Amino acid sequence: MLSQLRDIDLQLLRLFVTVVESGGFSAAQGELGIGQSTISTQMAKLETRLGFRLCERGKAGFRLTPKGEQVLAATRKLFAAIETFKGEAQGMADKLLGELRIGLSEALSDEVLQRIGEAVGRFRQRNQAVQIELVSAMPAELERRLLQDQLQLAIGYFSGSQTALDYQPLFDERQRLYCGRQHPLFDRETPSADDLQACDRVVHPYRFIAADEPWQGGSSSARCEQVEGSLAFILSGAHLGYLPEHIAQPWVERGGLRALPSKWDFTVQFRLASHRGHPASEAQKAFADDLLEAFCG
Amino acid sequence: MLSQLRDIDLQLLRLFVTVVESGGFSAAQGELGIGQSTISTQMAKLETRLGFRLCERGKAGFRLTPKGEQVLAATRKLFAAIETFKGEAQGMADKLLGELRIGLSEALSDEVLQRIGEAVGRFRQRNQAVQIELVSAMPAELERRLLQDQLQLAIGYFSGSQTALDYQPLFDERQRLYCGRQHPLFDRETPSADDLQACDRVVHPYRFIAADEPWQGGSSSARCEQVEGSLAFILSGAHLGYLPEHIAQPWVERGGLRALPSKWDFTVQFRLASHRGHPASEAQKAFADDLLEAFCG
DNA sequence: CTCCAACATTGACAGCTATCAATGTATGGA
DNA sequence: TCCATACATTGATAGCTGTCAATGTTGGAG
Repeated sequence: MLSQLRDIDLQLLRLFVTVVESGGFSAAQGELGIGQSTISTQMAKLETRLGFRLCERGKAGFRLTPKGEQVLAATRKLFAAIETFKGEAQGMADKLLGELRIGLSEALSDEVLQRIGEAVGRFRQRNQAVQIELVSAMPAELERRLLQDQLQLAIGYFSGSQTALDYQPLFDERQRLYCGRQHPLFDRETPSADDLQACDRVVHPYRFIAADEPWQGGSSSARCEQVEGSLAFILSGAHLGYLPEHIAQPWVERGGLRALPSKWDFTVQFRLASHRGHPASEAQKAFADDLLEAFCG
Repeated sequence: MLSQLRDIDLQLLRLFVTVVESGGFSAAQGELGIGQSTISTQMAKLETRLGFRLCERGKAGFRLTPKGEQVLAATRKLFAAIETFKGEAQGMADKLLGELRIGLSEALSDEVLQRIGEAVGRFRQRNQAVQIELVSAMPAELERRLLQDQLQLAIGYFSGSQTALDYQPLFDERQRLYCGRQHPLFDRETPSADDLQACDRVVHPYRFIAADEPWQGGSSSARCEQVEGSLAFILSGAHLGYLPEHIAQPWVERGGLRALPSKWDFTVQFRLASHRGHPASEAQKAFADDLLEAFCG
């Protein structure tokens, strides 16, 4: 007696409950689909494990002992806890969990931010409980953090040369060559290539970003990575430089900037980058899907 | 996938927790006392049951997936519920439960009530949660209720002829023959047997109770089962009758009753009765022990 | 590149155990 | 008293399952 009840055999307890609900051993045969002798053996085993009798049975009828009543109640509580566990585990099966850190390039247009917001909204409609963090940084920094797994996803204008990263196109951004109001070319009707050749320009310090620019000429005494700084250089009237059209547009309307002929325009492709190395979490895959849907869908 | 998690294998969950606490499969070998391949197999089985991956492992190190964290927490809650169940079941093993209905004969002396109280006190010191009910009734009624299992135990002055009942001696009660102040014998110094022969008496309607009385003579125009009624008959001065000494004593002291010579005294044995048929519950046995201890110990 | 550590996979096996059929036992009712 | 019912006991069995040894695979370190 007083056996140690080592690992509760849930099967035995379930059998016990069924027997009680059926009102006897023989009556439970059909419900359980096993023979009477088995039920008797199993009940005896359970009673041995517990160390006391659960029910009186016999021709006189079936009834629980007081301890049987208590065990029945305790068993039902236990089963409720098990159901809770099963529910949690089941609900977790198709649920997205964890955290998602996503890098964003600077100076994104309102429309792009709108679409990113749309993707977040889509994602939040999923069965998920994910902690999302948005990080703004320069593209090079984003790539570095991706490789160090500090970020799972990043949106930016990348070199595409990092083989350890996976890129997917999201949207294009038009870049135009601008000059400021004080610049000699501001009032020139149709500036020629030679006119530009004499000008000083602001360049991006990373070669891969500047490599696509159609106008490579002129001197360059100004370097800036961020759009804000480039804008300042151009507004000074001392430098020409490329800007995203959506950034320059308000200044153009106010007469502070002028776009040079579109033959010098070019387009940069913003892409969604992720680390090939670490396998993507379900949440990451889902959010990437939502982003692609928002931009390309 | 999305297997039905039919019967949670607690062994698997326990293994999972141990692996997490050990920080890896190989590290858990010692703790679990089983080989690495077994751990791998079992973890794979658990993950299959649940339908998702619980941890990432490999040379890169061991770490839980987000869902693994959740499952770990849910598992610990489940284990707590199981411990609760085990605690309840264990605590129940040596605990007395149920209800106990005990019949008491009427007109018990203060000392007897005192001892019954002592038995209840003893019983309440046990590890029990028993509903006790005390019922007062005539001995014949008590026996009837015992046989019908409406009572588990009864204390009274029984015939002893019911073979279906089990009797154990508890205490003796002295019965004396009394007459009232108005009775002709009240002032008679030493009444003789002949004097009594002329008197009318009050008798108990059940023959078995009257059978022990040393004085069987006289006429009897009064019948009463209860002591109270008998007392009234005797106080009337018209009847002689037997009373428990402890009942009569206050009346004797006030001069309302007089005991006749002790050669007509007799003693009745009060006994503890129970039904042989139905096996006694642990609580019943314990209370019977406590009663015997209080009266005979 | 090699080597190693950690885990996965596989096949075989032994021990357990739930199960059944047959039989035994007790009890209430006729 | 006898019978029918409900449960207990037992011996045998088949199926499962946890376990190990051996081997395969993977990813990181050097």
